Amino acid sequence: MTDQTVPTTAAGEAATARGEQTRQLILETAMRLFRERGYARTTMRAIATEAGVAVGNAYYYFQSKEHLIQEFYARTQAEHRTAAQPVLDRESDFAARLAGVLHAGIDVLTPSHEFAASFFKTAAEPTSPLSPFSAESSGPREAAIGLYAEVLTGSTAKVDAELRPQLPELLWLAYMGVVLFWVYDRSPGQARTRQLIDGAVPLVDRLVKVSRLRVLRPVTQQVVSLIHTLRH
Amino acid sequence: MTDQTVPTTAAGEAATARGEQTRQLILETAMRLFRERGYARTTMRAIATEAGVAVGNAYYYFQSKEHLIQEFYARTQAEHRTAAQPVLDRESDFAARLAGVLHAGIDVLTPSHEFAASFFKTAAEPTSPLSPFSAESSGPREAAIGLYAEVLTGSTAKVDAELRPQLPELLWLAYMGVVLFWVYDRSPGQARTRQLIDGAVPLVDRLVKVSRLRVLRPVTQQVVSLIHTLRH
DNA sequence: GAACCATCTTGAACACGTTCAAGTTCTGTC
DNA sequence: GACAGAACTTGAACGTGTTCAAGATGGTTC
Repeated sequence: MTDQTVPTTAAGEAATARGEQTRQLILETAMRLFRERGYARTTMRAIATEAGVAVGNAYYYFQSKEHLIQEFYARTQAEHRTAAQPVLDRESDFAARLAGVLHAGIDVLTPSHEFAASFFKTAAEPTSPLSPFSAESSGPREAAIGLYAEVLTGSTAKVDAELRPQLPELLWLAYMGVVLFWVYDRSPGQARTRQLIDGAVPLVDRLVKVSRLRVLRPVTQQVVSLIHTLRH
Repeated sequence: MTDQTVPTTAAGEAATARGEQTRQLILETAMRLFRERGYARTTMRAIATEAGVAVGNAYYYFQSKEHLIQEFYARTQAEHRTAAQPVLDRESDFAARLAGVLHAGIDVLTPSHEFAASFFKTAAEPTSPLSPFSAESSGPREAAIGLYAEVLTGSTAKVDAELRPQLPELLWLAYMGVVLFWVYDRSPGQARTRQLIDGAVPLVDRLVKVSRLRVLRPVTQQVVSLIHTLRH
């Protein structure tokens, strides 16, 4: 919904009203066909035909078939944020906030499970612009990490001072792990993923709270130091 | 009506002398070209030409280009096992065994880093036969899990009785995590991955040993129960 | 040897993602 | 209105993985 993103077309950067309309048309058609038939079974020719344009025209607006998915990321992230808002407003307990936000993320993803699984391979490639770790994905990624920062700041949880700054990114990583599990989850309605969240959140909660105990200080520091090392 | 289990097709277990020779030739050629040019830039036509056979012939022995990689798995796993043997013979401390085996795994993978990254996307797709979780990969997977069972059984570590049976698979999962990190690792010589291993192993060691403490019994049980739930 | 049949081999053909030189439409300027 | 250039659009053509009907090969049986 929010058109605040800077449009990056294949040819240039400037998006005029004329082109924007076609761009949106192609995008909507693509998203619809992806949902209907899956990613692999939707051909660029089909997208172009259904949208009533030439194949080459789709490539004028999108660098590749994969780049059509970039939009999916942005939308999903925005929806996740929206879906998480009530939880953030309502809950103050860390575990409740975390579980709520994680569930909201899966809620938003659920209608796209098949589609997501089929293009996941693309996102998984380290050099792909679609990788959640890539520079191109930094927008949605930063937004997502910000969401987990809110999970933390709005909660009453007391966290070890050294661990705290690292925690949002760690929680986002955990979310990536949940998404990874979800992609592979073949249980009906991805019920397992829900169980994973419900089972893992209390453990994370426990770990986070226990990080302040004097006895475990060395361990906490060990963890923080490892993170620092790995990050450079 | 009798055992007409014909099918040498690609599944390729019935190996007559005639066919096996061609199969090996194609395989060696493919592996060489993959290493030389990378996965994506090696075409099936190039493999066939270099091997001196027709394109279709390659497809007689291998279901797809991806399936050529299956062999890479099997070989890597076998090499891993071999490389890990000295460590298993020498060490009895759990942490030392685990670190040694993990490092051995990365040792074996190192020459293929570029190649591995380029086909990783393929392996990441849930429905791919190359997925480490797929039925087709069960051979190498079971072997790998067995390796981590040895890490445990040969060690002097005392582990919670309920956790113990789950541990080999968990350690293998951790190894998958390390490999995931390694694929994304752009540091020279993948030095970060080494740091990850050296940093994470003591933590795992600590966790495993601490699992027996009476105070933490509930947590351990919570973890074990979560694993059970997720596995069905 | 001849006939049979499973095994193996071939290469043209297909569908796909992608490119690009060539066209068309729009917008601003005089 | 005429012109220039940018923005947009086209569809044939390329290289790719993959398929398949047709043919070749070699062992087995009589």
